[in-house]
Amino acid sequence: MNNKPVRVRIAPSPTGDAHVGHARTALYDYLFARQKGGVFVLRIDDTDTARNTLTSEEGVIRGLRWLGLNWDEGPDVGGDYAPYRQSERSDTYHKHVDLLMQEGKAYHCFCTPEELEAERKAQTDAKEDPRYSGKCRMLSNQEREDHLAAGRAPTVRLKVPGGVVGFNDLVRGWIEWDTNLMGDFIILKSSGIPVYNFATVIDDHLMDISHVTRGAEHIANTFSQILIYQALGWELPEFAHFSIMLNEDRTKMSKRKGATFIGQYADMGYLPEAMLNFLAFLGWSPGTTEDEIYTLEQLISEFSLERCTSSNAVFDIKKLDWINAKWIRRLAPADVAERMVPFLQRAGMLANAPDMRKLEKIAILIQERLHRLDEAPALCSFFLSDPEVPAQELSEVLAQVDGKAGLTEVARVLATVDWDEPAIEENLRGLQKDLGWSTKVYFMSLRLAVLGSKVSPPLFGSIEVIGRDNSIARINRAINSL
RNA sequence: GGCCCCAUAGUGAAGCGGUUAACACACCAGCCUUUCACGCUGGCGACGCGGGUUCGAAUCCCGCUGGGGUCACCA
Repeated sequence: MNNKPVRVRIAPSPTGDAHVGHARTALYDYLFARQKGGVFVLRIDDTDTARNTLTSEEGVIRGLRWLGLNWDEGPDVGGDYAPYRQSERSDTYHKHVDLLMQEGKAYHCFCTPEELEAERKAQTDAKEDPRYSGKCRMLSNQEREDHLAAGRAPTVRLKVPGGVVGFNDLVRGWIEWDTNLMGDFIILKSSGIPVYNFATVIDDHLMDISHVTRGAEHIANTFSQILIYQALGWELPEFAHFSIMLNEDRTKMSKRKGATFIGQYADMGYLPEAMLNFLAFLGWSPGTTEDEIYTLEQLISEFSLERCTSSNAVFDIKKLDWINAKWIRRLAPADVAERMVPFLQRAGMLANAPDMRKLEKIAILIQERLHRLDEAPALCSFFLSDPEVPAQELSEVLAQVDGKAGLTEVARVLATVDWDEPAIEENLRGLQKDLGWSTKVYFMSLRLAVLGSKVSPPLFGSIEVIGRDNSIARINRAINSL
């Protein structure tokens, strides 16, 4: 472990929305940085000019912001190490490429993609490991001049010295690799843009990143990167590679199989608090706990790289649902009401200026039956508009009693009762006694008449929210259906 | 295919040489209850296989099997 101040970074490439894998890595970075009093930086690794778009950078940022993981430095907030977009740092990369060239640690390669492809194919056919032969390493000055004069744009390759390189991964321990197995690799594309592995090393070093943390798919890259650190004579940062998140069928998470972008989870009605909580426990554990509902603050104080798991983890959406439901129940009703608004509006159930007072009352009633916010429209519908009268079910429930007479009494009671839940309950229960109906028949018929369903939130509170006139009107409609 | 990583119930995950192998989600049952939900109680269910090492292996070593990752002028 080094003693440098903690600086960690999340370095997404802006080739899409924010992936849940990125989100978890970002979360772990954030927790680690906050716990150590360090700095969390966002860097955009946009060296793939063919795939990058500005809108996808915005998508990544939006996703991470939604989660509430705020970075201290980044392209949108600035910082002492700016710029934070690799596409804006090419001078820096070129300077280091030139240095390596001057020291004879890197060289121009004029092989075309076609030649390289052919070379690879020949090697594969011969059952050899495909790797660059290093033939441009031997080019004479004259040959090099000729190629340049002919207008061929070279790539730059690093001379791989060979031998075993290794590093101590903070979550998996010592890992090593025989670099004789890899050929000289490209650090600068013929377009003049550095390759990911190169730009990453330069930036991580220059930005004083103390801990390089990322998904396990980067383990193989680490060896190439170490070679670059060594060629430049730089000290290595700490490395930590987190497990990979898998689909239920144990394949890597992909768009094809369920949601992979955090924007999709937002749209499905998951809370950022729940998402963070869930992600934290997917690949990390505090040890023994019976209660896995953790706030960000709790996570910050308990997180540790040492307790991160090295085996891959299946993304279990059922558990996410449970955590989400727990979090919804934790919120203040007014907060739930706020968060339901976009979902209700999307369902066309709300005016532009919603009655928040009423929504809050509804929230109190449905809060503990909500697993995701996108279930709100279904659970709210009978509060916001009149349901169909379930005539068939109603008459079945009332088969043994005089339904018309009874419901008429109900309407009469409701017409005069003080309009609050306790009073409604008291008077309605009193009427049940007078009527002599069984509890089941009485409440079920009321539920059907006023709410239009056998399944609903608590009856008296619901009646209160629906209002006197409306409740009576619904009962009258029910009577008429009999 | 080469190399690397990983391997405890369906899922997440404790465990670091001696435990009746935790806990959480899911599932099942019961309780609570005017429905649903919440909550509570209980239950089902695991150390991939084979060799070692050891008085003693889920724990250490080796092999196998399985899964994943990676072998680009992608990141």
